[in-house]
Amino acid sequence: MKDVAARAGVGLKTVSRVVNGEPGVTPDTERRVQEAIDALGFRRNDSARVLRKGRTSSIGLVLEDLADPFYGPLSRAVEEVSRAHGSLLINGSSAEDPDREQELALALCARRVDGLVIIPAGDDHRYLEPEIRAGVATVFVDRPAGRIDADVVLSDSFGGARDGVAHLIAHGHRRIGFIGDMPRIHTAAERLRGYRAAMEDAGIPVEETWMSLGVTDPERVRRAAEEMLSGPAPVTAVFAGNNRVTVTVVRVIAEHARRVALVGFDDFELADLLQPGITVISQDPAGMGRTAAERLFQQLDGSLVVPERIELPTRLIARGSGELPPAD
Amino acid sequence: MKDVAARAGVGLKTVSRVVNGEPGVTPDTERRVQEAIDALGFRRNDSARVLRKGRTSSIGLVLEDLADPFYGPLSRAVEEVSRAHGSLLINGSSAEDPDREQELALALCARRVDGLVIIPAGDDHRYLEPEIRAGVATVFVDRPAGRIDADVVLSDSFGGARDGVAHLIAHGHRRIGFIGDMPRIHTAAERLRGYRAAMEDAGIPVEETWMSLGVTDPERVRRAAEEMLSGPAPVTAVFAGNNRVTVTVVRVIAEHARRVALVGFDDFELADLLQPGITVISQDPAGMGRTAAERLFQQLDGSLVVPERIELPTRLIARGSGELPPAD
DNA sequence: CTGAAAGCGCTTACAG
DNA sequence: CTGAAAGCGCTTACAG
Repeated sequence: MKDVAARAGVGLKTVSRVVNGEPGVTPDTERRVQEAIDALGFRRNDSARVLRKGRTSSIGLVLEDLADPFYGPLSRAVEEVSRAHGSLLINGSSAEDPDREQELALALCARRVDGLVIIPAGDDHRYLEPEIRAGVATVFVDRPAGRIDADVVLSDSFGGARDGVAHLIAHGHRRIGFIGDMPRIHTAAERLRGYRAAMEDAGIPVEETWMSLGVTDPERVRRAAEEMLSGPAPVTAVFAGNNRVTVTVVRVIAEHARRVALVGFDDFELADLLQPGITVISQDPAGMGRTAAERLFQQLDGSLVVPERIELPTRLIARGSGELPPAD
Repeated sequence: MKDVAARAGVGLKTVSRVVNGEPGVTPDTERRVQEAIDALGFRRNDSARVLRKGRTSSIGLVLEDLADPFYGPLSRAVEEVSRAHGSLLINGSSAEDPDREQELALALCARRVDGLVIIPAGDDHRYLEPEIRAGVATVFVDRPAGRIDADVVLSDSFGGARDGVAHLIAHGHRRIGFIGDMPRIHTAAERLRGYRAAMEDAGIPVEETWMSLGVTDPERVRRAAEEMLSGPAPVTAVFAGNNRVTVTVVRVIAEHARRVALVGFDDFELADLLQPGITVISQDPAGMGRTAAERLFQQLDGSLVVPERIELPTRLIARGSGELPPAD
């Protein structure tokens, strides 16, 4: 910038004005500065700008896995809102590891992102308190924050699971299995609670062997499903706690001779093309991302004061697999 | 930092040493500094650090659509390599718009990312020349750079498409349709070339009505597929140019009475569970992302000199839909 | 309409 | 082992 000023024969401030399109420069001066910029291949260094201005015009997104299709529409929605506000998106995956979540979130804060959208892996977010106090806007999505008071945007996991299980009960099932994620994950716990509520509402006592919680990798889910589907009194229907579980259960059922009903939490592409189509409880990941990002920028505007908990409704989409009658 | 130094009764440099874990500080001094840091809630400002050091330890990823499942594993692979090198990932979508690609890439450069991984939307990247000259490492993925010499990591689109079409020919088809993306997209053009090559190798003259190129939104693809499948001499097989096309074609075929063979470029989840399973030409998106990111960091090391073009092989996975005989 | 001075919060190079 | 000075590349506040 100094070189540009020297070459154009003007002061530093004038170059700054031209670069930022500020008014108050004669067309002639502007032309001279522009020529110097082009000749020298000058590119403004935003780091210096940030240092002076305070705002970085960037926000951070911490999610669980960049490659999980559930987070695709969510990330895109956050990106779109961010773009509309002139901000860039920095993101990374926690891989469901609380330490890695913290490391990432703090690294983003050290870069002075203006705000943070977090899909939390851990359940203690007090490490963010100094950052929030220092003015970093923060919104949690999909799961609530732990031990701090913060904005959070959730799906109605409890209600969705209850509706899905009630749907199976309405179609005649009584022995219904539940396969979900690790119980320390809020959504997994809520969906299990929904399952229990629906069973209790129908007066069906739940057997321990009908419930399986744990990591949702294919091997474990497959084992869990096969156990529930064997023995003297196998389940006649399964409620799958998320999209990854559903896909694995579909595979297991396809290999089975007996018909098994299935309702899965989360919609997924091609669910309607399988035979039968898969009945799901669908969430609105794009809506969650949009809502979260909008709240983030409202916090940044200063128009938001009290942290809120926003819960988006779920919707049951019947496609066949959830309407199968019990095999026996 | 000044406040911390004052409170601990030490110089600025000593605080800097403690914050960065540099050697040469007595345990006692270190403790005093640490106490001052905690008491004041000090958080280092990386913007200032960047300004001095030159490197930002962040890289940019410009892709087409954050929500496209094809880019999920690619993004994750880039993130993993980036993380292994201590860098953060900033990313955004071009939405297949060359102007938006340029805007994003230049915004990332203004933030002084150390390097850029780009899935290009445009075909003229001369706008990056000053940045590359200034030391920004650059690798293109999935499609080559336009009008500049740069590292690029591709799949063998030509060979993959040729193999897929040859597979259909080997199963008795002669009237084979091709539905692909806009011809200005390199991969789309290459796949069409592969289609033509396979047909020519088999001595089958191609009719204009068998080929349809354009945006791959469901409406257009559906219309194209329906046209090819109707009339007096409909195609008996379709080669789909990418995952989005394949999914739509699967839907159209499912509504048709006549059997239609199908091979799609790109593998996708559940392709094996459809009936019949979908035969695909599979790429290795994670491998592409990893290779690209590794080359980026090699450029940053200075261990790379000449831009290279790396082509990863594709693989045909037969699952049923590509082995159906012609309906007539 | 234009510019000189001070400062954002760090690190580098140097001296003690 | 420790620190004072200079500087990274901008913007802010002010004066002319």
